[in-house]
Amino acid sequence: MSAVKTSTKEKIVLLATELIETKGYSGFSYQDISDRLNIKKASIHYHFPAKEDLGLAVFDAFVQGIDDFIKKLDFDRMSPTAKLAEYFRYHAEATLDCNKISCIGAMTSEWNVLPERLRERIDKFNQWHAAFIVDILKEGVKSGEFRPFGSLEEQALFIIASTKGALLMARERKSTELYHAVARQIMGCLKG
Amino acid sequence: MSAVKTSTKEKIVLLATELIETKGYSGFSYQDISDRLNIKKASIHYHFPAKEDLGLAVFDAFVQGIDDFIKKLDFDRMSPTAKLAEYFRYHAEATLDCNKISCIGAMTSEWNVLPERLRERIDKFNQWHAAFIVDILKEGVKSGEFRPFGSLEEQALFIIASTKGALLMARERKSTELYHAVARQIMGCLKG
DNA sequence: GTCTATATATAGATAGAC
DNA sequence: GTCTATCTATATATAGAC
Repeated sequence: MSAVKTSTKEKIVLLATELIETKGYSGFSYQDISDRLNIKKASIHYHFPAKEDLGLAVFDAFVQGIDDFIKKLDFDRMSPTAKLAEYFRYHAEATLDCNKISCIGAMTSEWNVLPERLRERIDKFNQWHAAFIVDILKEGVKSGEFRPFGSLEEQALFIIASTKGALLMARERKSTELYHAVARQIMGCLKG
Repeated sequence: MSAVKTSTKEKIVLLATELIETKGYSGFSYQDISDRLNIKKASIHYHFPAKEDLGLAVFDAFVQGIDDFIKKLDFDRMSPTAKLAEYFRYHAEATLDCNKISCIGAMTSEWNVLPERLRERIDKFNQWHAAFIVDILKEGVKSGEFRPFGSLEEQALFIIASTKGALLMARERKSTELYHAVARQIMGCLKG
């Protein structure tokens, strides 16, 4: 872990991510960032000319973060149950301060007002996301850890939907526990 | 069914509901309404001085709509399974044009940027909502129709979360079928 | 790369005529 | 109850100095 300085550009993306996860894409402004980083709005526009550019950078960093998370875990050697547990643990981080939902959940919530390029990238991610869960389920059914119900594709969408909804409700109720309760329920359904 | 004229005030609430369910509370403006109803912004302010007032009216109408829906069904005589099926059918209406989520889901998605009075009312509704589902579950477990897993309170939150997430994803994917698939999954979990 | 200054559009809201 | 006109605040964005 080398002591790498965080550039202004990186700081902007990190803060914008937090703002999107708390207030939403249309809910945050360059002024919010300007205030908290003590830089002027024009400086943000230097790094990200349009808000859309910043939105895309935030989303790309989010996807990269997931990639890193998976790589760090030595995912391939884990059991399907352990993989799903990590999936839930990953999302749990958003609920720690009871003020955030996931980046993808926030953006999905604002679907109809998002710039087209952002929607395209979200669509692409969602395809990957569903396939990722289907793979885990396939493996788990094969090993006898999971009980299949309906198609695995449907089951995957169900898990993703429940997780998104749980994050929304946990933020609203200011309850990390609510999120964990729902995660337990999902796991319970899979285990039959 | 008498031919009752829809007042301007009612038209505003109906359209605002649709706008919130498609674009979100912060995503819609008085101008949107002005354009589509061919009235001036000032006229909307006459009926609803502040946007918050309109938001509250929309939410109250939403709650009233649920009340009417339940009353119309003769809910008390229905089986727990039928009650839940109606619950899913009620939410399915939002997905028909693949462009909406529920009013409560939309508002929950924007939790941190909502006016305080609206949040209070949402909180109150959510308490009722969870208790409503718990009652159905209790009855279903008693009759042997449902399989309990964890506490009934947790199971209720799980159903609510899944439904909210399913609506979000159905809007994004423009797929009514996605919503129904998730609803089937939930029912499958309950039936064991 | 950051600043000051400014442009332009839109949002929420009010005053007062009709 | 609806209109015209106007106000104020804020949002996104650009020009050009340092």
